[in-house]
Amino acid sequence: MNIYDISKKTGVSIATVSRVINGSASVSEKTRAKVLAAIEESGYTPNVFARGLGLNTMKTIGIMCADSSDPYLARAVYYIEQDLRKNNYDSLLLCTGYDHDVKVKCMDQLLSKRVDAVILVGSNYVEFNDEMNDYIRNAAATVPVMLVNGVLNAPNIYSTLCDDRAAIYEVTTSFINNGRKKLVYLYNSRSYSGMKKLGGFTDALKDAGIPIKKDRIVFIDSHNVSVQGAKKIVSDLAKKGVKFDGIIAADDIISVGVLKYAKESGLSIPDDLFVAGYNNFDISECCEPELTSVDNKLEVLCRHCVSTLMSVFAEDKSVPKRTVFSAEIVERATTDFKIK
Amino acid sequence: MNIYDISKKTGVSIATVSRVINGSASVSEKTRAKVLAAIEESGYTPNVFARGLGLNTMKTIGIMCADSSDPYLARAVYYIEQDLRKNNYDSLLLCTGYDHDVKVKCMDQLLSKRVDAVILVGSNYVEFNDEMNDYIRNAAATVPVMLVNGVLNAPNIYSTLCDDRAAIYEVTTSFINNGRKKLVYLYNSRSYSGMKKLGGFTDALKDAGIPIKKDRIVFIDSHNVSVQGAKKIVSDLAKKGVKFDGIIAADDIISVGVLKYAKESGLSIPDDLFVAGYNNFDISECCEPELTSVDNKLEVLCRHCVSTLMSVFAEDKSVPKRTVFSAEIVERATTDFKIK
DNA sequence: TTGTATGCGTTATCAA
DNA sequence: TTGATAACGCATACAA
Repeated sequence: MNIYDISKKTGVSIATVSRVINGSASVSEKTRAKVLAAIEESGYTPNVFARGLGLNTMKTIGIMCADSSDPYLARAVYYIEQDLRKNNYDSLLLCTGYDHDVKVKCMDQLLSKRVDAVILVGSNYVEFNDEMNDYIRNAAATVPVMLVNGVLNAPNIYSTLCDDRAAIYEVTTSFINNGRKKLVYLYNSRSYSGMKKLGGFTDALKDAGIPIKKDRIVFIDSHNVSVQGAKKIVSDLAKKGVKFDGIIAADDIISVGVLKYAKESGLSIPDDLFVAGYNNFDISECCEPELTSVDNKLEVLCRHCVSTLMSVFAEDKSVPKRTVFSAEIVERATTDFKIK
Repeated sequence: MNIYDISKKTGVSIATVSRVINGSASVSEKTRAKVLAAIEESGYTPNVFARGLGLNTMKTIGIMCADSSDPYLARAVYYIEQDLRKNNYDSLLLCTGYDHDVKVKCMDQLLSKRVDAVILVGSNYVEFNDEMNDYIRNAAATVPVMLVNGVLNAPNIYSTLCDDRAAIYEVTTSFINNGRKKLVYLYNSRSYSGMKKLGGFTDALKDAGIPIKKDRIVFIDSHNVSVQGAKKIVSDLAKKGVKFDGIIAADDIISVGVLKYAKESGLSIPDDLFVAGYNNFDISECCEPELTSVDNKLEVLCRHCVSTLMSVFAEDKSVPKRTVFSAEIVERATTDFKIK
């Protein structure tokens, strides 16, 4: 069943059928009705491949995320897909993992599929080693590239992100203002965003005149980013003699590990120890006590990313290349901020 | 840059270029090398739309899931996408939500995009009211339809699922064998799978000679499926005078709400109350005490689903229409099974 | 308002 | 082993 069949069925030319399909104004109401009826009756659907060949687009956006099973990224994908579909774009999803070579390969794959744009979700695409970002810049030579929680300054690349640095700075400062000065920072990513968060922590210490000690800033590699892994790392830290009355982590799951450690070692939270996490997902409400966390406004980021993309498609000249939203600190039972 | 350009560049016909691209054997080594070099040099990529038009496929699979931000579905999407890509298929993802009309519309959208197959992820696609499943059967007339955690017996539909009924039966029986007879079951879905789970609960009671009381089987509607929502529901139940020494829930998040209730009302777990959840995700390890839960082998389901699909594509006649895997009960601190 | 003719970039058939 | 050409199904410029 193709456009010729409909043409024959109705006695009009394929051009007219095409016009009806595409809602052209210059078709008589009578003809339109006839064609529409034939289409309805036969269940005809235009062949998207042929259409794609002619128009050189299939209205499809490539979405890359490291791991859609990560709750943060999964939610991002959800918001983005919904908004894209509202704008009549479909989503081609690639879960690339964290390996650079795979990311490059996946990008190639998306481009060879002739997607209309690529959205890179998560802070793990922009590398500190800038050469490694070449593949993103190259892609942008072909299609618009949107970054959710990442920044890259190059033509045709648009960044939407959360001010992670300010958020961690604020949390840290609240800890300090409430008398917690023996602070530990646990982080699991050295991405652009990860380093921004770390900077927020160290800046807050600096501004408060607290010396920055290397052994209080602990990197957790990916296979230890779990409740048990984090618990062990804090436990080891304590065994090494590091004292702390406040722990801030770059991800909620790490903070939950801290809570588990605290329970095991009889520490009272928040009296003996303040704890804060990052992302503000389900688990921050599931743990005990419930976790103070940073809500980085993921939904806002994602919706803005899609609407920006649509502006780019519309060739709106005033599209901002970079948008930064502020985060929100959600206080729960693992801290007790008398002074904010 | 198209096949004609490469043809001109190398002095061979487009047919030969096409042969090289598609790895045809009947090309001389010399010609092949020349063409390959030209392709490499020019960065030419075959136009997938044109190819799609000719072959009537773009090697793309449509994936529908209700909500990719649900941790369970998100993980499923992750596994499926990875495996599809290993088999050179791309994934077109649609998050349909739980509304039937939207599901139908999304299915149409996938079919009109001419995907090679559709994978329905999650137990919420197959409805008890069988008429509502017509759109799935209709889709199967065009492309293979794969169900992950759902069953529908019709041509060209393949089901992969977990034996939810047996899992809940086993959990319930363990509760009973360990002296817990005042049981409550909390569930949030009346899907095929949801009703199977419920059946497992009631069958276990029956087989143990325990009367089934309506007020001990509580349905939780979607907007109450949260830690706080579930907590309130259990609290209300207790206020109504319902006594319980064991609560089994169809989803971990509900169980966490039960734990929060227990803490608030001074119940000791597992001494006063056994609690078990379903899905065995992050949160079952994050809560306090950690939650006994059912691992329904999601990764196994997903991988099997994709490999089955590949067999269908290969026109392997012996493809099973339905595969059921057994679940595994992961015991943690919210129960104390002396007898299994 | 409608129709004719062409191009889009492949793959595949058939002939050489 | 290679080349010429039809077919895939649509959108659209141009003509009527």
